[in-house]
Formats: sequence, structure tokens, C-alpha cells
Amino acid sequence: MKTLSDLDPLLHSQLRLAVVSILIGVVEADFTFLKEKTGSTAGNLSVQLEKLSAEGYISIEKSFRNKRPLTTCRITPKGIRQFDNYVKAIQAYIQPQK
Amino acid sequence: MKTLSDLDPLLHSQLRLAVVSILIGVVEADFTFLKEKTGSTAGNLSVQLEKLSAEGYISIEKSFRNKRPLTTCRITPKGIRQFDNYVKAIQAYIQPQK
DNA sequence: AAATTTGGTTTATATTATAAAGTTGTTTAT
DNA sequence: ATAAACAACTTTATAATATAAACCAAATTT
Repeated sequence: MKTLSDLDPLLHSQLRLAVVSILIGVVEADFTFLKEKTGSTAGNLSVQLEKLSAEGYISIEKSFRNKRPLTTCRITPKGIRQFDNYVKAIQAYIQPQK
Repeated sequence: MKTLSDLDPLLHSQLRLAVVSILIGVVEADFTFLKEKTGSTAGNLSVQLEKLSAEGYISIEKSFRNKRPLTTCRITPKGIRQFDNYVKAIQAYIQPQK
């Protein structure tokens, strides 16, 4: 019997999926932008970015802009691959069964 | 700023999404079929079916077949609507940003 | 110089998912 | 006839995850 393939748990999370989905479309994005675009709280975003970074799905660079801390995120090649896989997997769930 | 729309948390769960995705395509499905098709444990499936039922996404009918208990599930009109909404919402996440 | 804002991090709590154990009744082997 | 194994679940306990609250340091405003 054919079963549905697993959804990468790192991506199957509302906030992490939103972050990766945004980063797929841009060169880079900073913490504040991601926070506003996803509508998340800073605390939650901080935690989820760290998880994505820990698994190498995104890179995080910390610097200063106008003397203020600036956290800049980019998607990595691995992140792109994993996102592509996730998209393929979830298509099987949401595609109308004939 | 345009934010991504929320994903219905009742459907944004690997197992519940799988169940609903299966039920969308068939008239009805029994517990054992869903268990094998999703690859889940009976315990987890029992809990998640109950949640879907409690919110009216599916209906559950209990009867006997060959003297054994038989749990039969169907998707409800509400379940169909919510699944359609979920599909639209997640499309925004997984569609390649221009 | 006190209060507020920015840009976060850390820690605690609530929610969710998963797994383990238990229940009820049936069939099969002894 | 009875014990052992199996079917179809449910209940309860544990682990993982997400969210929120509290905190911090530095900069800016009043």
C-alpha cells in the first residue's frame, strides 16, 4: 500500500516554513523584516531562526547598522534543497486525489 | 506589509493532514485502512481522529463487522471547506516567489 | 538623567504529537 | 475448556514543539 511520504519536521512548522518561504525569494532578510512579514513575536522568531541555522538551512550573520545590532539571514543551498523536497512531499497531500 | 495567512492548526499536522487528504478522495475509510495508509500508530490515529471529529471536520461511525469493532470515517462539508482553505493558504508558502 | 525604543536573547509555560500500556472481545491451538 | 495470541481500538504518560513572558544592553528621546 502506498503511504504518504514524511514531511520534514523542521520545515513543517508555520513560522519556520514562512521564514524559509520568504528567504527563498530574496537575497537576504533581516530580523525585523522577518518579524513583521511573518507576524511572529521576536522570541519565537529568535528560537526558530536558531533551529534553521543549527541544521544549516539558513545562515545568520550578526553585525551593526546605525550602531544597532543587525541580524541578517540567508537561505543556504541545503535549505533550498530541503524546501524543494518539502514542496514535493506536501503536494502529494494537497493535490486532489482523482 | 503583506503577511502570510495563517495555516489552520488542526490541519497543519502531519497525521491529521494525511487523514483528511485521504478522506477527501474516498467515500469512507475505516480505522485500519487509515492506520496502514498513514503508517501511524493506532494510539496516535485514535487521538487525531477524535480531534478532527470534535471540530466537525470528519464524522466517525462505530459499528461491528464480523463481530469486531469497526470505526468508519468520512469527511464532512466543513472538513472539505477547511481543507480547501488550507490548500489555498499553503500554496502561498510553497509557490516560488517571483 | 529618567523614560522609551530598538533589537534582540533566555527562560518558563502551554500546546501538540508520539509512544507505551491497557482494554475488550475474538479466534485459534491444546 | 482453557490458555495464548490477535484485532481493534482507547487511555495515559512522555517527549517535542511552539508561544509567551521576562529580561538585557545599547541608543535615542524628553
